[in-house]
Amino acid sequence: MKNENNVTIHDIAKALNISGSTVSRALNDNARISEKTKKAVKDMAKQLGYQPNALASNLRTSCTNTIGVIIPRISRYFFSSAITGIEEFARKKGFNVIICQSNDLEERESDCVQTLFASRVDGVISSVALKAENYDHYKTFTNRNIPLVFFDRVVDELETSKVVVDDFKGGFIAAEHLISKGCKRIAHISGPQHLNIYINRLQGFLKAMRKHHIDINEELIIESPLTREDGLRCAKTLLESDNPPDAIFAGNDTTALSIILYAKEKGIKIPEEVAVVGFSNEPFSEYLSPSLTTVEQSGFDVGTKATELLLDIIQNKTGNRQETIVLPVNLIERESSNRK
Amino acid sequence: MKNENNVTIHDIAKALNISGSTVSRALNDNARISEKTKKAVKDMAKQLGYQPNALASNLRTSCTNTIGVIIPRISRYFFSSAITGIEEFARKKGFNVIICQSNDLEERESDCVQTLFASRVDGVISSVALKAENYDHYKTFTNRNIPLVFFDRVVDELETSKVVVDDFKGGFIAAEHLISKGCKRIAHISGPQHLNIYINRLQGFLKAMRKHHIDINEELIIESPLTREDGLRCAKTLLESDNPPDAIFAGNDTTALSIILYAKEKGIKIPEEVAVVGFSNEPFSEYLSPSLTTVEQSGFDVGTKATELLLDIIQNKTGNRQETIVLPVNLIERESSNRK
DNA sequence: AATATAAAGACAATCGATTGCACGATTCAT
DNA sequence: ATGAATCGTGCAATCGATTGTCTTTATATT
Repeated sequence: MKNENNVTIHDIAKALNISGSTVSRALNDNARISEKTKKAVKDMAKQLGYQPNALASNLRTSCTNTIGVIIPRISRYFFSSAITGIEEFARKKGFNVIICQSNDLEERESDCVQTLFASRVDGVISSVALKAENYDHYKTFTNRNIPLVFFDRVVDELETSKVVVDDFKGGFIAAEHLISKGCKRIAHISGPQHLNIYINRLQGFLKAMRKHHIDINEELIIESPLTREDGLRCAKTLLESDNPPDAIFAGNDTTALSIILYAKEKGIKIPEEVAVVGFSNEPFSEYLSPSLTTVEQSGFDVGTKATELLLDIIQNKTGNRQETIVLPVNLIERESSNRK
Repeated sequence: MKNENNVTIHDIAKALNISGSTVSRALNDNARISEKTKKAVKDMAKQLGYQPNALASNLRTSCTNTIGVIIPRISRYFFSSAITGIEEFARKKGFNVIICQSNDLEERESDCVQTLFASRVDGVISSVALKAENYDHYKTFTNRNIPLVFFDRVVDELETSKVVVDDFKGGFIAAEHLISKGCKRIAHISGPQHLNIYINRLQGFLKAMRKHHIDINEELIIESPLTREDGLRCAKTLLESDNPPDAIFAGNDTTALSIILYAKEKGIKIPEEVAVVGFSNEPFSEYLSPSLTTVEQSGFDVGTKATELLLDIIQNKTGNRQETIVLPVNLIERESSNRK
């Protein structure tokens, strides 16, 4: 029963008394081979239980039909859904996916690049590490013309194609929503300003404020790494000040979570005393109490789109396109901002 | 600047005026090569920017240094942490990881097997799909002597090594905890009974009940696919009966979540009227209100252990070991069961 | 000094599929 | 009917690293 896996094209060739090259061409539907021969070859392949040896093919063609993915951490819902999108699309097109996690560390990200390069992936999809400030390691790919597509966390410095959600609009609708609820002193906890997504969320926020002629108080706009811990620090800073805000738009749901937990602990009422809006629609946001109003972004769609773009570049050799695709976001209204 | 990637061992050989085989052996630290030559080769390799071509090596050795992983869905926290453990360990040992999702569907699982087989992975780690009832597709691996390790969702039918958490003990301590809180009518929502984990959780539960001489009421033990939707059905069945339970031990956190949401909606007080315990310690369980008492299982540890086992089998050719490793669980007490 | 032995490295085949080029056979045009 | 064009297929090199076997050189033994 076992060890049947040594069937090669030459076994098929021998069985049919033709040459290996003809078998290879027949299996690849090469136009130079007659239909009759093709059929004979394919039938025999099936009969012998032939399984093509991807390794040999890869070596010869130097294509691995594999794409690499670099993400900060797989356990964040947004990223795991992106992976799902990437995987599904790639697999449908006959590509494998190798995933590496940077853990938001520059050094690890650099390792990921090396690993993927050594695996000779045909292309790479990446979302940069929060703590990376230098992106030279990505040159390993660009120097060798290995297509690269970034998603979500992108940086202008890297001149490649990108897929992002409409963070500007997300910031805008979040702020406008709070304004419509009658909030006047609206704070924003923004993320690292070397990443476009946080710049854009902030700019969208500011635009809404200006549109509605709300004073922009610099003290109410703070920058944070947006971790669970730092969220507590921000919550404390904002909520214990002499003149606390009546609304907070957090740069992500994790930070919004920290605020809600802190407010609960201190007996500050949400949304009555302070309304809260997050960003991402992480699964937990629905189950919090109060449940969290947030800006939904589909990781699945972003992943799918990024893969579509990447495979197009790989297959059509479109070269370095530098296209930027922006996907829609929408506001999910829940209890944390629901005041009359 | 580009196209420097065509440095092969033969270029190194030529530069040093030695043969390719010597270069190959030197780079692999073969004992037949003198230290002096080794050093010269390695220095020259660095100088020329040599990057080994894994494809060629793979073809010759028919080892890909890649392991495959089949999981139901990456977006569930338990599985994404398992992946993190797998990845981390594998990478440290120089292995790549290819991930496939079965979406809990038998057909998809079968596809995953084919994909991984075609990728010629050196070994596979899997957690079976909930809706799979036939496991013949796994024979693709066992027939070809490709090592296979299962984790978490394992089935007796498959005779391979396995890594699981102590589900029996988990069921036991969950039940005993509820008993210690004075609960008398304790219900259990169990999962599909063809999977060991659910059988074991149930058996642990029963053992605790017997130990403390609590009547086991068959009506209070129900089987469920443990989805969000079916959780609502179970909640309704149990909580709207004439004689509702005063505690529910849910087979997973998702189902516990459904119960909490249902109870909230109906104004049933948790834990006063009904105490709830879940299983897994999904991240959201901490943020629910009331926060959820649950049995913690470390996906990371399970993944790490499974990988350790698999790589050991791959590297030491230990053959089909059929070892089963059981990792500890522990109870995390929170509000949902906290009654006096 | 002559032979035995070990050490260091070279040669060439190999893994399995792909592909440029060559070749024979058939068809077509004139 | 003859040369040209077309079609179908085979030959052999190739991708780059690995490895069994052979050869050369150095060292040891008596």
